[in-house]
Amino acid sequence: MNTEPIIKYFSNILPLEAEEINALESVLKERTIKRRQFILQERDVCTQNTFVVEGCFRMYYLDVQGKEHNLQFAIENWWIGDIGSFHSGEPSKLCIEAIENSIILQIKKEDQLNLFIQYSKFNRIFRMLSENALVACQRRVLQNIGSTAEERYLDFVNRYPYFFNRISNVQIASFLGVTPEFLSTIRKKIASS
Amino acid sequence: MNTEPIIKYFSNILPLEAEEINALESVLKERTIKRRQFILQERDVCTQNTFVVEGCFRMYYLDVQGKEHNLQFAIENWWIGDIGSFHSGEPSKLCIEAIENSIILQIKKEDQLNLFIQYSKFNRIFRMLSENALVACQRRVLQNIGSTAEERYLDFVNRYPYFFNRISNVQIASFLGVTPEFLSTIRKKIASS
DNA sequence: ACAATTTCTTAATGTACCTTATTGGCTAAC
DNA sequence: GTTAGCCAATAAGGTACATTAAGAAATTGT
Repeated sequence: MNTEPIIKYFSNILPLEAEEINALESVLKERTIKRRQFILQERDVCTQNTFVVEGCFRMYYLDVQGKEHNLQFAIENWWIGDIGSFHSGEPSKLCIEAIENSIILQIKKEDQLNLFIQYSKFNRIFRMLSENALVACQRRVLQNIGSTAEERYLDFVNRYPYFFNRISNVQIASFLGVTPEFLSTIRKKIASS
Repeated sequence: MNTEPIIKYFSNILPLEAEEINALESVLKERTIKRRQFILQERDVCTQNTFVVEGCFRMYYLDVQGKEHNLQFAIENWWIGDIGSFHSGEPSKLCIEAIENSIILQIKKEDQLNLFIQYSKFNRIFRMLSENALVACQRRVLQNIGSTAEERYLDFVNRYPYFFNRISNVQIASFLGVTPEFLSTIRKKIASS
């Protein structure tokens, strides 16, 4: 099991003691996930927090009309999971699907809570992570209510160039909240200017 | 200084020891804020976290065209602040304005960090708070990319009936990401059905 | 109590974005 | 090598929402 990426990831936020590293490693489980495989299905409870070591995922909401709306992507060194279901224990309304063949590290809710209680550093780290995620989410809300699709696309390309090269336009369109057709006309307009 | 609401608020999440209550009270500052007064202006750094004891606020982004976009409202027992600026120490791009005459309790960044270090319970509480805020923010993103303005308005009214009665339609429209004129036609359509 | 603002509404016109349908290129399956 | 399926691109007609302007109603400050 290759835990180096996640230890490096945490250490960059707050340096870890050897004991904390051991405690962390003892609760991580490595899994190999193939393209198009799901690690969370609608109506299942999200009981694991997932760290992406290699590969790419998308988390989406399937609406009543059967349309998918991408809430989040995750590549190397990103976390992914339905936090709401994770904490409430209620069935998730989201799906998480691998876009590429991937390797992940997972930690169970119970183990994570124990980590928080025994080593408050993990509590601090995860507080900072969710605060950062909240800031990013708020920026996205402001973009959705205040910017055009073209502006959102340009910002997406600038902000996440590494996504841009790995994720199909269909998925990007779903993330931005437009149809693939309209994204296509946006791209054409940008290219010709 | 009336600290009862905030102590009750925390105790509902996790019971507090007398020592923790004392530590908390020692860093809180009460302020009276009049309607239309700002507790955060664009380009200022957000150095305080604000708990609303009484009254109502809105936090909004002022775009380059001079349009305001409401990111959040806050009434009794809500927190409000620009978390991004609070943590990065960089100037905020947001404004926080009182919609009603209000009473607030504020805590400085430094004091809050000390609380987190000395009493990990506060760290746990604030982690939970920001996780909950993140879940709500994600739901809002999904609504923005997947629902019509009418659906968003109906959900808003159901989810926040206490906002609905206190906040003008101009402000609600800005929160939903539509013009007041269009919100008016939505309301008319709903009323006549 | 009055004037000044702000708020809500209506309506005409314009634009951003959706829907549906068609095409061709690419990849994977047999 | 053919067949299917996925993805990108394009076009036409339709809908959701914005803009502008104007007037009525409600709140607010003094």
